[in-house]
Amino acid sequence: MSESRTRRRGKDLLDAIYAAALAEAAESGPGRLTMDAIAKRAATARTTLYRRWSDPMDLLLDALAEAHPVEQPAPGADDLRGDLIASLRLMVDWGFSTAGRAVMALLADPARDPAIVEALWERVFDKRGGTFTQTVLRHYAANGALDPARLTPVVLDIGEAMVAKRILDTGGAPDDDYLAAIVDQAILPAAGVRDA
Amino acid sequence: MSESRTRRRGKDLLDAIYAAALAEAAESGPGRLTMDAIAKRAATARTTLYRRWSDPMDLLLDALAEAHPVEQPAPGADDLRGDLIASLRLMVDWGFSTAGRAVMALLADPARDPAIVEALWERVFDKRGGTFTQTVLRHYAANGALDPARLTPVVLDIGEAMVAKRILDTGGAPDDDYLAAIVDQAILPAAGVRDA
DNA sequence: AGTTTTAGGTACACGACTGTATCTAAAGCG
DNA sequence: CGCTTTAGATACAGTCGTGTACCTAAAACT
Repeated sequence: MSESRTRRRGKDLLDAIYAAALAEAAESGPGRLTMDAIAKRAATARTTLYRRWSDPMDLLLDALAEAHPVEQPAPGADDLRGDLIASLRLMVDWGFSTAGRAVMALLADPARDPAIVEALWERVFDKRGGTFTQTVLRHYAANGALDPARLTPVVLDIGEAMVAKRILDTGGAPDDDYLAAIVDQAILPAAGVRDA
Repeated sequence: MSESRTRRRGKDLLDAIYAAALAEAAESGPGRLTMDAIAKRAATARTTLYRRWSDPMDLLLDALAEAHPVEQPAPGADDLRGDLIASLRLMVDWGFSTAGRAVMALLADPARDPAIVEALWERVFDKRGGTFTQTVLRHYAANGALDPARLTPVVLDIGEAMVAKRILDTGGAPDDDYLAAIVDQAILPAAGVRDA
């Protein structure tokens, strides 16, 4: 490892380790996550990892807790459709970030521990005011532009579900046309907005 | 292994191996899939596996190709809503079968090979006449009960997306109430059916 | 400066999985 | 029945990850 002159410590070191853990999880999935690979990627000794964490999953959860939180959609003046598309775009961007891909790999792991999944939701999503389109839809319902009775859990989740499935199917990020189609053809009709 | 009196051969043996591969993939995910575990579960020698397949993924793909095909929704007389719910129920049942969980684990694997995913779609889904709700919606559109113009790719995929996300979120099978909510609150409005 | 903390590095024994070689005997054929 | 095919079993060397022990020296504090 050639022991360069400086030796990282504290936050610098932690950040490097967390970044390595997220990258490994995002690339390999939780099934192939190893202390060894994280240590190599972070250019530190395995010993250093074992001093703080007992296994790769333990480490990964800490890394996710420290990761940048998901950006909040900021509903604008009077553009429900545009704000919905923008909130889905936020979701797509997050989903393709290192942390996002690590989370999705975790959620889809057949060997996942329910307790871990729950902890994850608390740390990553519950900090924010709900999910992506949910924030926007609630905003316009509060303004009277939407019927609050239509905003059931199912309706609030349509956008997220469609984007997640699309990513699962194609493996790539949906473009704006597709996001607009989701909004126009699925979310708005379900929310009771009459279209042309 | 105690070498019981009889020795399996041909189809019997293959079936046992395929079942073991699917079970392993469904439980552990593709990342943790090993020749060793498959051989142990099928109660055969690793040697036997290496005679036919070069690695666990190769074996798994053959196993999926041989797996029972997904059941077809059979749209009935005149019950669009009921048929949609039934088709989603079919999807849920399939998703919790061994083969279904193996496929989902494959699709969600961050290290997945796009070529493998494509081969999978051809083998598992393209044999059938489209996806679950799609079959039903097309049937009623052909009968004039639905406007064919509303049946865009997005609309045809709403049910599948909602069910997939629900399974991902909760890890459990949605009950009929939830499936009905998906149909009433998401699919039917998007398909242009006026509700009460 | 001296002292404490802790990262970097080496080494080791252990287990899991790999891929191949080799032998045996059961299954299925004529 | 004799012959061919092939499943079952064992063995082995090699690789990779684990978890621990141990030493060293850099970083940070007094």
